[in-house]
Amino acid sequence: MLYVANHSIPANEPYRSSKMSQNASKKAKLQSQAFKRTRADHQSELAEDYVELIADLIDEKSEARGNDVAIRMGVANATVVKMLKRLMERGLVTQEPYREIMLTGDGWAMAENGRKRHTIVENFLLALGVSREVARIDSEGIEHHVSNETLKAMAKFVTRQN
Amino acid sequence: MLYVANHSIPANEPYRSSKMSQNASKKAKLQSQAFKRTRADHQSELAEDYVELIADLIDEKSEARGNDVAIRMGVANATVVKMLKRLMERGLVTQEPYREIMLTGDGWAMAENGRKRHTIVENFLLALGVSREVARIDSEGIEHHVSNETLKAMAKFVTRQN
DNA sequence: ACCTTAACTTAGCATTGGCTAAACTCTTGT
DNA sequence: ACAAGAGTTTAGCCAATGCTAAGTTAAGGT
Repeated sequence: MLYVANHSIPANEPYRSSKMSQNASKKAKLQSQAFKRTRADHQSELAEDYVELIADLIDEKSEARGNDVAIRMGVANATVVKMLKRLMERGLVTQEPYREIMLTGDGWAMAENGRKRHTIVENFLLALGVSREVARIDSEGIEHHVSNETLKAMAKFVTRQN
Repeated sequence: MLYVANHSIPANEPYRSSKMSQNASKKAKLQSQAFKRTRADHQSELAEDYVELIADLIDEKSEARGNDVAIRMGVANATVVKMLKRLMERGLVTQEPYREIMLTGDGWAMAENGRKRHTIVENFLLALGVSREVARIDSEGIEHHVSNETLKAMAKFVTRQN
């Protein structure tokens, strides 16, 4: 359910108050666009983190249990249950009550994508000279806000470094 | 009101189930730490964006009105009002009903800090070869998830480039 | 086989950050 | 001077993401 503010300035109309220069209006439009992107990112971000983590657990331990997810996410068990319901609605995971969590095809695709991005960002930070510890933490936060173009630039940089 | 999950693994106790290797436990701890950081970042993030924007408006137009904030944030007027209340509680802004928005000392400090970070990240992306358009958008999202260490590395990179 | 315990679920609550609609205030133009 | 319109606020709604407490299920050790 995406809320869309009715403040977006129509592309065709001037929508310019007597006080507002055209430049200012343009600036407002561009900026609101960036903020909207950030808000939208936040919506998918958490889902991606959960899905990626579940994939990791399956690979590591051959199955993902809610409890492990809770511990790794640093979150209560009940929170995981609730989140899993939302992920099921989105068709990313499946789970029978009291059973292990499995990923759908879409889930695996999302996890793969996330892993790729994550790896690139983390390696990039390392190549930039950031410490292992900080690269790990920062990449987690940055990962979701990096466009494909920036990601490509980061990958290129890492390659050049070697 | 900060929720703290009761899952955090105490630093001193082993807290290791029979199945869980020490390595796995360590990994879980490190990872949950990163996710917690990201969640914590999100709490301050929006406040910072609003405060920074208000500072920009004051500098540009000599005063910041709620309506301008709404347009630039891409958000409804009512949302701004609600947010301003929270910012007032946090001692970042002041406002009399129906009057312009002003920043407190703390507010200005936060805005200044945000601007610095923002500038560094955006210039860094440009130096990395990312297009103007994308640098503008991505820096908005990345800005809040960059530690001081990474920020320093970015600044250094920009300098080296010139 | 069963009993304990760890894992899981349900229920109910809080906070944040959005929204619309309707009411109110301020400013500006005639 | 005041009416209209722009800007602001209030009220009430919703969804997401967290929590605790209490109940339920499943699994492992004796």
